[in-house]
Amino acid sequence: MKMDYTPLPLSFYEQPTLQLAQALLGCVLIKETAEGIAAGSIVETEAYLGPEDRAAHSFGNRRTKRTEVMFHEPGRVYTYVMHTHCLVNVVSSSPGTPHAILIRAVEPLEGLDLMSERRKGHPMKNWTNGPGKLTKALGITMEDYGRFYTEPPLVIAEGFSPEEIVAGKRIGIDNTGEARDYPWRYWIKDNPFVSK
DNA sequence: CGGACGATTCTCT
DNA sequence: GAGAATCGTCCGG
Repeated sequence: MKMDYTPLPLSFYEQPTLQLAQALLGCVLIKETAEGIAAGSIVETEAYLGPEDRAAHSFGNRRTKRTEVMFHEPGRVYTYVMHTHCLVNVVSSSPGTPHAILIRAVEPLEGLDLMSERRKGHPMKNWTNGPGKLTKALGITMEDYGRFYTEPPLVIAEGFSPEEIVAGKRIGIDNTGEARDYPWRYWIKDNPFVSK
């Protein structure tokens, strides 16, 4: 089943970061590789609000080779390596304001055989229920750094409207003072592919 | 150039 | 729930 995915326009990314983080829920993340197409519905995101957010890589306008892309246009791809895993973000806010939204989980939608192969040895429920897992399942790598989500091979397209969105504390950032408690993690209620 | 440090995952117990 | 794996990036010397 080959679906037709029309990328969301760049204007979609020109909304406030916290709002965009919720708007992304239900959208489809698609990656094209030589092996074929793999796609999943976004079911969990986390917002990182740049200079004022102690938990963000770009806290204090920290500008390095890694964080550079966050200072550019919204709608770009921010990937980075954590331990041995690649994590993928959506750059948001205006150029000069380094905000980003981490995609924490997706629900497998297309290219299931491909994902199964890439996540061999794991049950389907564990293919994409974490930021490092979904990049492996979809084939997202550092090659995607700096690209736009409006053109292949990495695209975000319109999906469905979630029935209910829940907000809570972000995960894995316990040593960041007050930023630890900001409720900037969003997920689709009761979706089985949410990471926790 | 060496060392510390994760927005994680997996494998046990 | 704890601990190891494992590696690019960043910063100090």
